[in-house]
Amino acid sequence: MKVSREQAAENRDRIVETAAQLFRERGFEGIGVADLMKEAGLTHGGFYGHFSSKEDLIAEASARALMRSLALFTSVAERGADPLSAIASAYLTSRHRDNPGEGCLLAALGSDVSRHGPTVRRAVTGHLRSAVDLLAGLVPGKSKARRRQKAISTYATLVGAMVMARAVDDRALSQEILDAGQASVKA
Amino acid sequence: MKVSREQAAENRDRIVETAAQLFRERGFEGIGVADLMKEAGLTHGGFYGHFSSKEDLIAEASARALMRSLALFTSVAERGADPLSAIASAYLTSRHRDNPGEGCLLAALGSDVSRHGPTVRRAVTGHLRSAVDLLAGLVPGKSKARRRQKAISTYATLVGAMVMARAVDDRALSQEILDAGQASVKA
DNA sequence: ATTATCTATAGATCTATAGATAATGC
DNA sequence: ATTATCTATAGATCTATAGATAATGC
Repeated sequence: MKVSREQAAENRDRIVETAAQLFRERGFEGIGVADLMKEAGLTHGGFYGHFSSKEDLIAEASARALMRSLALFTSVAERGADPLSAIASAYLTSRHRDNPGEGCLLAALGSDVSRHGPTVRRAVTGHLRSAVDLLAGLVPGKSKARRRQKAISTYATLVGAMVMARAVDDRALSQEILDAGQASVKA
Repeated sequence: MKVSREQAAENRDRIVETAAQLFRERGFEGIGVADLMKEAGLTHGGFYGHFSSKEDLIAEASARALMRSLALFTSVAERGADPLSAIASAYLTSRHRDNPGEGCLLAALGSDVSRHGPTVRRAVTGHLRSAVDLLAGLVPGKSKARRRQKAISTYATLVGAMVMARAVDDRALSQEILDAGQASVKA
């Protein structure tokens, strides 16, 4: 039942990808190691050959999801004439709202992160620093401090609006929240 | 071991209060029924005389936490000359950040709410409607639609900034996030 | 007599480990 | 020979229930 070294690396990678999606969909506590391995096409026991603990995987899967988000931010920003508007338009969509498994980790698991281990939190901290640096370079503003401040508050608005749009049980209100977030960033 | 009807009502109330705090501190999945009852000074089995399920308590505890927040918003808004600034100042503090158990449910459990039952989500929806109505009445703005939009995006900024400030592993960055959120609301 | 609470436990689930198995890589 | 994966299971924990207990409220 052994596989090639290359295949093993692929398997490991698939576990991380599967976890990155399922954690965002169901929460860190919403899926167990056994189910996760089954979704990745492997058996329960094999997990601990790749990771030392579930927390270890949580950290790695989170880091990967965050890296993807940053890459997407960069590519979206490069596209349009007004980068911040472009990011807000891409972020605050019903598609993103309805597919948390492929979306922003902060919106999907933000409040859970603060209750988890130092490795996840370090990954989030690193991501936020990079994202703020990126956005601060795109925002118009008098001083560097002002641009950083605008970058941070913009990101906060996006995350907060997505959390609220997902929490709400009413499609019209949910859409109103997405629209209000976009309008505020573009104002 | 029976207690008076009045005492039983008090016990039930204490379970809800304890849950409202512990859920916000540790997450809905972070504390079990047994530990929760112990914290409330009762035994595990007694729980199901008061509630039909843990989900039932989650809904009731969430509704209570949200009601408290709305009351606080109202009282803070009445205090100052600039109500929105007053709310931002009261919300985005290190004290709030470091005490999620007594703070905003959306910041503490926002991303978990979307993964839970219809009763919790209905409570959040009702709260958001009330909070937006309240804030929209306090915001300056040309049209009613503009004031609503500003109310929603302001609340989103507060929630997002608190989630980010708590997720981050660095005190300076965390403080910078709180400050940026405040500056943005007050601008 | 009713009922709020207690003790005890069923049944499910979860993380992690031990040891067997079989294919790779030297 | 090494090692990636598998089967099986230990040990802990979690929700919910059953039945006993003892104090209230008629």
